[in-house]
Amino acid sequence: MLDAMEVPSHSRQLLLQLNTQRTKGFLCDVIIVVQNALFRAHKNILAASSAYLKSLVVHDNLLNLDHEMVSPGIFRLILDFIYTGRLAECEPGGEQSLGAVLAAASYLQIPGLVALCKKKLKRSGKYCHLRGGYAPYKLGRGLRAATPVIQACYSGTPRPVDLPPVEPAAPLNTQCGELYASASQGTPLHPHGLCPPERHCSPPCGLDLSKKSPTGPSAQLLPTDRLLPGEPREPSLPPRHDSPPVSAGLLAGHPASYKDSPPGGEPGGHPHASDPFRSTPPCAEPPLPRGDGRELMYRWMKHEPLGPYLDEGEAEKELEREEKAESPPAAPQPRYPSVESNDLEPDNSTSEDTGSSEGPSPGDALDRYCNHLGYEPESLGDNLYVCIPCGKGFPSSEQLNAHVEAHNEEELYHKAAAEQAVPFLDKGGPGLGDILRPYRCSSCDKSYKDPATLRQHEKTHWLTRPYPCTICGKKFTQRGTMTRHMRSHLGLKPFACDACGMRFTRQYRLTEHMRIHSGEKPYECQVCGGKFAQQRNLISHMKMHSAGRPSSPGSSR
DNA sequence: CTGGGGATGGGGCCC
DNA sequence: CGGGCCCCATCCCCA
Repeated sequence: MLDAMEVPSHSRQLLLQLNTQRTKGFLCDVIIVVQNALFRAHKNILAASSAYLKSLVVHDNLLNLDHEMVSPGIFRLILDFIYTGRLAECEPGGEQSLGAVLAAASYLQIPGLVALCKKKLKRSGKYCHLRGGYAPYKLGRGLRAATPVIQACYSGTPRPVDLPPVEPAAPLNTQCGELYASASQGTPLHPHGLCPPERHCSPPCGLDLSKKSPTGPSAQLLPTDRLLPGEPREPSLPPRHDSPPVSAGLLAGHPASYKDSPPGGEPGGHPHASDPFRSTPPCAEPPLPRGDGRELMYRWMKHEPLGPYLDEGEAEKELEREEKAESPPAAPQPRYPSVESNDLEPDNSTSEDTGSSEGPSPGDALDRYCNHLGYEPESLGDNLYVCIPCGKGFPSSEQLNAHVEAHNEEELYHKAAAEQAVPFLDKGGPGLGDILRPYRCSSCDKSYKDPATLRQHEKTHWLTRPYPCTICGKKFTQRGTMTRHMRSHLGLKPFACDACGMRFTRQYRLTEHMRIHSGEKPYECQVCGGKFAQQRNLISHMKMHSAGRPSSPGSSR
């Protein structure tokens, strides 16, 4: 009798809409981490579907599911189910997957799905088999789902033998907007090739890896040779098939090196200890990028509310999390998912950085002087404009200018002269420099305070750079640099601007960037009075002056 | 079109 | 090993 009042397709349409929104990340307000995959969804929907998830979403924007209980592939199916009411066909090995779905559904407390699975299993007579767990290694590739998943794209991941050697670039696939976390355990690869057109596997469904690097670093770097032509001496990466899938290199890295891993308390504390897909590092000999990718995965960034789009930071965080959690399924695991988002809490300490404590640059006197302009505004009261050389503060740049000019040139010349006389503390003969920096490089004149730094420096003289990027092959003298470089491949930008959402790969860059919003321009040209938010721009500006092209402050637009 | 500034990305390297 | 800073390159915008 109420027929007239009801639009029969309403609920279906609604679901459809929601699912569409989910695939696009629209209004998604929660991220679910399952092992190495990230899923976005809507809290409301999850809460309405799963009692377990409901209990989690109220407190967290980031959920971490026990991958022992739910594999990424299974969770994808489940999420699809939640949003569509349909359980996709389980592909090869389907029954087992069905069992895993059942187990996961029970775990997540989704009665409808539990019932459905049971029914299906009973129908197929395999209900008794289900083991309650999942078969992470078997699920993998066959699965196709609409679920937007952010997975590591370090390559073909478990790209054992069945796949042709993959161009390093291919796996990254950042163009599709998804970050592929290491699918190290057979997590469904998600190249579009595997994604049936009929499913919502559209590129935009994943996270927007980068605003500024759509073709991004990866696109730029990957296609380029991974074996840099100029560095033939490198012990050279073994034949490609030996090379680890990038994922392995990145996420797996060297288990032993993952001290970042939770100290045991965390479920699945040892990452990849027995990941069957792990392969050996490309170059056994040079100190391999231990943990390279992993390190960056373990880094966390500014904490911020989840936006509709999963940002790389989140992704990184997720990846980090799941990395932590990643462990062979056989390992004993807690029965309940550990949603310790807090553990992943961004390292807030990184969110703010004065970044203003620049030391004197080793550059020319001009640069050095410019460096003096760095200061800590907070500590100066009203006299924000400080003359570093003498430490005197001034309330305005004009006053500072006036003051600075008084000893500006003198200062410059003085320094220059001083340097000429004593090229550098560490350069001259025995003296204060040698005492302060007793560790001298045998290849050049530099010296350092401690042997470690010297060792580090000496690597810069090596013909062979010991840290190759597992993605493009580019080599670095420092692991940290390589890690940072890797981050650019992965589009991981942990540092987000609160004001505009722009993200950066480095804290320092964020600090710089924030000045755009604050209007702070702490770097001032002592020649023309031009102010700059970034020191490097002041420096380049100063070069213009030094090139003999004086300009007036007003000349800038 | 050009020059200069604003802004960003990446690598080197020291602490 | 990460942080921080320097340098270089580059892109974009505007006058």
